[in-house]
Amino acid sequence: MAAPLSTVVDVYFTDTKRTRLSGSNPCRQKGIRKCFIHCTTSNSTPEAPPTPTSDNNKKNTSLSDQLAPLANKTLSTVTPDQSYAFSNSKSTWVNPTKAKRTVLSSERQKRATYSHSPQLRDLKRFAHKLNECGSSEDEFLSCLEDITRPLTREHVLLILNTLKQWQKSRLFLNWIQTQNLLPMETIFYNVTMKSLRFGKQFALIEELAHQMIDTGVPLDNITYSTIISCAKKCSLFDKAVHWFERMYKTGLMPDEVTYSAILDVYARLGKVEEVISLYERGRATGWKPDPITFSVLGKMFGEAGDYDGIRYVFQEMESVRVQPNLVVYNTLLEALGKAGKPGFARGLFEEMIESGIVPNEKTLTAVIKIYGKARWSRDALELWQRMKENDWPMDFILYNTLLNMCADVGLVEEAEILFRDMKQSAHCQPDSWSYTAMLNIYGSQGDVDKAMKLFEEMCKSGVELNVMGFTCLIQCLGRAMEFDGLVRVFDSSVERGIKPDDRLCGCLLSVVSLSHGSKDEEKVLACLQQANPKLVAFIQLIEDEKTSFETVKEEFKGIMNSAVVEVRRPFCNCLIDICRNKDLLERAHELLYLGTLYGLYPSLHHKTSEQWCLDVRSLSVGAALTALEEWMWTLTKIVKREETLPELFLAQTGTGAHKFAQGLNISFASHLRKLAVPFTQSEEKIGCFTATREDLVSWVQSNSTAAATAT
DNA sequence: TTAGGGTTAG
Repeated sequence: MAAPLSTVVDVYFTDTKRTRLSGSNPCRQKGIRKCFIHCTTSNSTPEAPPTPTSDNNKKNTSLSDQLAPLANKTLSTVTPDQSYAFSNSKSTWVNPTKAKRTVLSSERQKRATYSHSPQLRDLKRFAHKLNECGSSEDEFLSCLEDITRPLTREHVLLILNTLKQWQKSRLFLNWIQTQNLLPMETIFYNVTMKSLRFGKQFALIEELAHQMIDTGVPLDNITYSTIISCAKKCSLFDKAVHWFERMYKTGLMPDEVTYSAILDVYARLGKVEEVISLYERGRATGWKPDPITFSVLGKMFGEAGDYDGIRYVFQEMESVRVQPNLVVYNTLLEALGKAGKPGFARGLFEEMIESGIVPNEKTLTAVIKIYGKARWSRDALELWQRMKENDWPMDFILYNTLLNMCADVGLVEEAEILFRDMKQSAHCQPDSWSYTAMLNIYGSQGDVDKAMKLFEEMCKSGVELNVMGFTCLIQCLGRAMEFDGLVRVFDSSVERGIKPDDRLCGCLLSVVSLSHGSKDEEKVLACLQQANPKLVAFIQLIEDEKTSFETVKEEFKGIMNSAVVEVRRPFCNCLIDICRNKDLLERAHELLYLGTLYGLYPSLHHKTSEQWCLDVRSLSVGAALTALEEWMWTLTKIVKREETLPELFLAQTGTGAHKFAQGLNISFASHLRKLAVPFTQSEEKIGCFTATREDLVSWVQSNSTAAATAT
């Protein structure tokens, strides 16, 4: 098993001074400065606040938070040139007079130049023949009998480079070895390993590496980077770390290629601290990272949703004067999207175009996706227009992303045009993703006819419907209250061997909440029973008024823990709706409390000294009304205790642009009237309800007076 | 794939 990372860090790197974020230079380069200004001044999208669950906490921890313990330990007066420092609790003191320890070679490993001479035409033909012959050992070895002799190093390399199947590369390497015609060289292994990597044969690569060690053939940077990248390709990250450690132990210094490969390994493991540490150690000893490194860092911070980290990448690129290339732009755009910064992503995209870089399919996919998720239909449509005008490249993923964007922002006609375009195209025929996107659109609209027609079309055209397609179809039928059709579709999914996932269960659960305790509810519950019996048992448990809060809490935890993160809030929303439909108000409040307790509603309340806001945009109608009642009780208590209150109170329901939030503002407004609370619809902003402190205080006081009079 | 590292879909 691989040693824990701290061992690597402590054994091989003793100079651990960290200067990141403390010494960022003012922006100098034009392009980066521009983006950086965007990033610091025009942010209209608030960062997603960290949620209290341990998983999310880890995921969303910002860079400055991660570095806080370190920053506390680092003396602020120490300049970067002083070489005493420590990184964490396992710090190692270094002699201040000793030079910084190098962690990577300043030069990339040189490749021996070799070229195949024109006289080798016959050998080339022979190599192609080897490529064509059967790949069984017997067939291949019998073909090899016709090989030119004497065999030279050049011949071996030409053949190895020509062989396309990894099985043959391996057989050929073995053959050279057993023939004992010429000394085995590192390059023979490297070329073979590359072929094996293409076939994702990590075990065989490792076998070759051990053979090299046993027979004394030196492993070089190319060998190690190939081993590491193959391990990565096979998701064997511990193996990648193991070989990286071994490299240092044997005294070989990685060059920048191996170094960035291992940075990517740690990044994919989510070991952000280690990546930063390795990166900074490299930087401290004079390494100038290249665009590939910044792409690795950008992707890592994007995955972590860490906007501070993304800014750090911009600052570092500026500081080492590296201009982003197309891949770096693509990675950073994607990262900004994941960090919930559509405005910055738009700024960066425009900056990229201005700098003269032509976007590719990946760029456009990233940006369209961001606009869709942000529900920026105008920007998305404008971009689509520009794509057509500029003849920017399209592929089927981009087509499907455009369709998903249409689903996100509710552009039905535009989606239908795109879908027709795809059917007429030569290379972008609709696949299961495209059909699912269309089903999603019709599902959100509740257009049963079109959805079912599409379903039939799919069956005829042989496009496989997956669990998500069935989920959309079930959602569509549920919204249209066509419960018998829903049961038929569910049964058909079971017959086809579709395994229901948490999203499908969430969809069935939402249909249960829509069926309002009618006879049809039983039909839907029977489907849910097959898909997730525990969830049905939980519904029965919460519907029983005798069930204690402690029991509900325990079972709630179990249900949520076994569900994927994305469905936890929808689950909770639906469960609250189900309780409210059955007048189980107290239970609805308990569930909202538990949802808040376990971090499912992280952005429900925002407080500043000027205003307090209740943001119910990610809540179902039932959950939103429950949250409103809860808020009013709390505010009443605060008023009665005469505690400090802000000037303004705000309740946000959104405008219903989100397909799941339609009608929320109407139901919310009606509930405000029912409770007779002093909130009024804001004139400037639809979906915003406001009340002043005076309104609220006098409402509480008049309620108290009324209550006192009644008693 | 022509000896090694980075970017696209619910």
